[in-house]
Parts: sequence; structure tokens; C-alpha cells
Amino acid sequence: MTVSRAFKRDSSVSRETRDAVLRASEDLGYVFDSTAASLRSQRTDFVAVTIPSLNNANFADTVRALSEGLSARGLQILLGYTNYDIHEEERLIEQLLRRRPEAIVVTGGKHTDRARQLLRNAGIPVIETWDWPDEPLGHVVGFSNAQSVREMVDHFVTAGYRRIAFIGGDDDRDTRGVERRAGFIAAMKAHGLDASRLIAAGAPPISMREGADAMGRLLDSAPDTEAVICVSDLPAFGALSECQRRSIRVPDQMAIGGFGDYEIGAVCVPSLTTINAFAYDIGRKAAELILAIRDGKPNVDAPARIVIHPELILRQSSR
Amino acid sequence: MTVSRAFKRDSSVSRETRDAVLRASEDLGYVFDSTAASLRSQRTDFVAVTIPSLNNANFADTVRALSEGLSARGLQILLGYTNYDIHEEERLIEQLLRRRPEAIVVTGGKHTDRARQLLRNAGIPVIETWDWPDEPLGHVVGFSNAQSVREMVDHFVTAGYRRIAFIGGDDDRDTRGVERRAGFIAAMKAHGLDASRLIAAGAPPISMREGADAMGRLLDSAPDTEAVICVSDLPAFGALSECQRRSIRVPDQMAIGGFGDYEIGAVCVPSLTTINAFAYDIGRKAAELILAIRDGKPNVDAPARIVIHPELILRQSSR
DNA sequence: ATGAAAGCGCTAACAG
DNA sequence: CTGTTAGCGCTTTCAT
Repeated sequence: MTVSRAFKRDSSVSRETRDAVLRASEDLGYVFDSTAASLRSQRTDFVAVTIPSLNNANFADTVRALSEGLSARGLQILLGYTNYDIHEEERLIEQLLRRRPEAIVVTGGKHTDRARQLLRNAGIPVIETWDWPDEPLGHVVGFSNAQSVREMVDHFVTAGYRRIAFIGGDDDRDTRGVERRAGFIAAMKAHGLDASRLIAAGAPPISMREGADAMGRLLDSAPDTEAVICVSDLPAFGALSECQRRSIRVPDQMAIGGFGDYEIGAVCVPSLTTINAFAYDIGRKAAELILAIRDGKPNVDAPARIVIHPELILRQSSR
Repeated sequence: MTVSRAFKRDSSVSRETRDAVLRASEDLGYVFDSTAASLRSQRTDFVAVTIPSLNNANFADTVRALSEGLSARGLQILLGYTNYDIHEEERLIEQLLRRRPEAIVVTGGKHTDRARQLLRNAGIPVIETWDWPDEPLGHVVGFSNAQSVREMVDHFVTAGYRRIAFIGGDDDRDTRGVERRAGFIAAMKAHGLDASRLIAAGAPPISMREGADAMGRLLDSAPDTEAVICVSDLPAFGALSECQRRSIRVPDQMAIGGFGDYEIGAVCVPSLTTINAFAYDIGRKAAELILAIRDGKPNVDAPARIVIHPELILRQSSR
């Protein structure tokens, strides 16, 4: 018991005793066993997190913020990626819950029925992010992807663009991408404009290369297009690069909009008009929420609805 | 016991019994407790992985390959990031080892003395990656960063460039970056060339923006520079963008080389000469090694020395 | 094919 | 400030 207390810096162990314990541990090569501690105390200090892909700077920012916020309090992230597939997500959630995390943060608001049931029954805080679900499972830190793109379309129309295309994924796995496309279509129709210039760039996540290829097809098939909105800054940069290869001036001959405010959009020439979804803030606020619930803050009984307001950033790729 | 066997698909449980158990579990909302299983069986099915940063496509590729290779065998990754700091790495390794991972994969070959001791005493396979340490702790899947950059310098010199600069970090935290700079200096000196055009771009990881700023300072202070080699493709792209802003033609007036073969280098205009370090292969081979050791393959008693051969990729940013 | 007994390494609860 | 007892939920081992 004294060793146990010494390791968790319990104030009832004298300084000398604790130092002696820690010194002896170092000599013996003893390493504290969290597995046993977790079993007995029923506290794992794990927070499970699922993201669609590791190779995405937006989600990486969210996870980084979560990690920074939670590690300060001794919580460790148990990370899994779903590859943009809700069935893979279901399997992953089942695996993660077996580790008895104390909270779970998922990306997106669309899940299989069984995943929803697993999450509801888990008895831990569930936080859905990067989305604004109709029927949240618990807490939400997110925004409407459709609404964000609608605002960009509105801006483009106000700026005088009429023949606007959308470059996105060619299947419905990326639910945030689907929402963004739906927002594009709804906004175009609201303006009485043709919403049929939809270019399928490949399976999500859409890469720079796929964005470039999609731009090539768009220029071949609908050369009178005046502007294109892309599902993320990555294909938007690819589209820009294709314009450069074809000596098409951006924004004079073609305006381009992206999504996500990736670093590349701020640095490239011309810089990219985009939408900042505040990826880091999403993670930071999710971490704060988890810690508040853990501390039993009085007003956290009701599920939180933390809304992020994505910001339209106007840069050189549009006028 | 029957429930326990049913959950691990033990053949000695009849089909009907197993199905009944699984159905009842679903009805009751039972979720298997891996913590208890781990404690009793002394097998956690965890593999610990440390990387400098989550927001880096190269390391993300390595982790993705690890994850894909290991999850097929039921192993879960316990990921931590060191923020390019070996003291942070020491703290992280200590935390991770408490979870009793069955192997640990670390990025880099430089660690604090205490971290080295912790890793040696852990009694699990240790794999150092992305480096070629003088005194490996165990297994290695990596390459010499210095040698890779030397080859790029050799190529640039053969192509006729003489006044060559290097853009890298301004402290020694990123040990791979330090190695790359050392390789640059050694190669320049070997050719009898001036190796003093070293631009400090900021604290690692060096961003696109920092690369652009560094290029600006280089052009201001040493406008006769003919070529620049960057510690990664990210600052290399930033440097390219700065040249574009100043209407400096690449590669005619300035050649640029990067490192890491990030997607941007293949897509941007002009495309970037770079070095492919085969990030995905590093993770894949580390995963294969872990599985081979786990299966007790006969010839895995000696520490593995798996060498990756980075490849120089010549593109439009150099001639 | 199924079950009983013991114990993995900690910590909660209680005692002093 | 330190120690004793019991037990977290599984799996190992042995028995039937």
C-alpha cells in the first residue's frame, strides 16, 4: 500500500518514504502496471477517439487538441481510424469500448444502428464532432457542413459567378463530404442556378491528385465553368495546379473555393478561398467538456450542444 | 468459462451454445472487458508507437501501415506524440510502458539515458525507425538521413549547381532534421564548396509558411544562390511559393529540393525534386517484424537491421 | 463440451 | 503515516 500511495503522490506518504520507494523502483526496474490499477479502480484513464483518417491535417489538429487537453490530466487517447466507413466504425467502436474508455469522441453524426446502440449503452459520455446530427447520441461539438458550403455559394453568387461546379467524392462514405455537396446543390437551386456540374473525383478522402484530375475533366466537359467549389483544400489545390498547367488564370478565368483552411491554401500562389472549420477548437472544446463532466461540474447533466461557426476566408483564388 | 470461450471462438464450445451466449450478451448489453482479460492473461494486445507529430503526412503514413498490419491480428496501437522533444519522449515512453504493450515502435534513434534504460528493461521488442542509430536499442527499420541528403547534394553538384543553401530548423530538437543538415554540410565540404548558406526557418516541424519566410531571407541576403535544399517538402513548397510571389523562375533562376515525397511535391507546378523515404514501407516492415517475433519465427532472435533505401526523385524544380 | 478453483497486480475500505 | 483484507473480471489449469 505504501508503494501504491507513493506512486500516486498521496500526501499521506512521507517525503522520505516516497523518495525511498521511487529510488528502489528505479533500481529494480519496476514499472507500475496500469492494467491492474484500471481493473481494480474501474478507471482506465483512456478516452477513445475515432477519426476517418490519420492522414488528414484537419482531423490531426482535432486529435492534437484533444491530446493536449487530456494528457494534462493524465488521460490517454485510444485512437482508431474508420477509413470513412461506418461499418468499420462499428467494429472499431466495439473494440474500443472493450478497453473501457471513460469517454468516447467520434467524428461525424452518422453511425450504424448497432454502433448507436453500443454507444448509448456504454454508460460513458459520447461526443459527436465535425457534424450537426439530427438526433445526437449525447454531446455535440460541431457545425453543419451543408450550411457552411451554402455560405460560400452565396458569396460566389454575390460576387457574380453563375456557372459553378462542385468537386467531391464519388460515393457516400464520407458523410461530411455528402453534406457539403448537398449544401452546394441546395444553395444553387435557391439561387435558381444549375446545380448539375458535379464532378466525382474518387473515393474519399479526395487527394490533390484527384482534384487535379477532376479539374481536367471539368475543363474538358464544361469549359464555360466560371468557378468551382471543392470538398476540401486538398483537391482545391490540385484543381489550382491543373489550371496552372493549362495556363488558365485563377481567379480571372476560373475561381476556386476549398474547405478546411489547410496550410497550403494560405501559402500557395494564388492563395485559396476556403472555410475554416476550427479543427483545433473542436478538439479543445471536446477535451474541456470531458474534463468538466469528469469533475462533475453542476451544469453538465444536459447533453452539451457546442456549436462551431466556420468562417469563410476570402483569398486570391476568387474575387 | 463457457462465455469466455464463446467470446474467443474456442472450438470446444458448440455452435448452438456459442450463438446463445452471443445473443444473450447482445440482449444484456454485455461488453467484454479487455482490461481484466489483459491482467489475467498478461497479454494486452497493445503495441506502443511514438511519433514526433501527428500533423505530418510521413509519420501518419508509417502509423497507418503499422495500424493496418497489426489490426489484422487484433493488435491495437497506443499512440503518443513527442513534439520533437526527447524529454517529452521519455515521459511518454514511461506512460506507455505502464500499459504493458507487447512491443514498442519509436521514431528516431536518439533518446535520453533514462528512456534508453526504460526501453531496454521493458522486456519487449523495441523498434527504432526513421533513423540509423549507432547503438540501436533493439531492432531497426530505417535509413541514414545524412546519407540521403548527401546524395541529393551530389546530384545537384553534378547538375552544375555550386552556390547551394539549406533551409532547416533553428534548434536541435528534430534529430532527423539535424542529420539532414549535417549530411548537407558534409557533402558540400566534400565537393570543396561553401556550406555556410544555412537558413534557420524556425522550431521543428518547419511549416510551408516558415519555408516561404526562410526563402525570402535567403533571397534578400544571398541573391546569388542557385539552389536550395529543404529539410522537408513542406518548407520546399513554401520556398517555391515565395519564388512565385517574387517572379523568380524555378528551376532556371533557383532550383529547389525537398525531402519526404509528400503529395504536394508531385502535384504542384513546377513539381518538386525530393527524396522518397518510403514512410509507408517503414511502418509495414515494422508491423511484419512484430508479428514475426510474436509468432516465434526461428530467425528473429538477433535484432533485425532492416534498411530502407530512400530514393532521389528528380522533378521540375531542378534540372 | 463444460465447470470449479485460483490468481493476475493493483486499490477501496477500514484499522490502527 | 502505514498496513491488512478483499476483490476488480477475466483466464489458466485441472477435473469431469
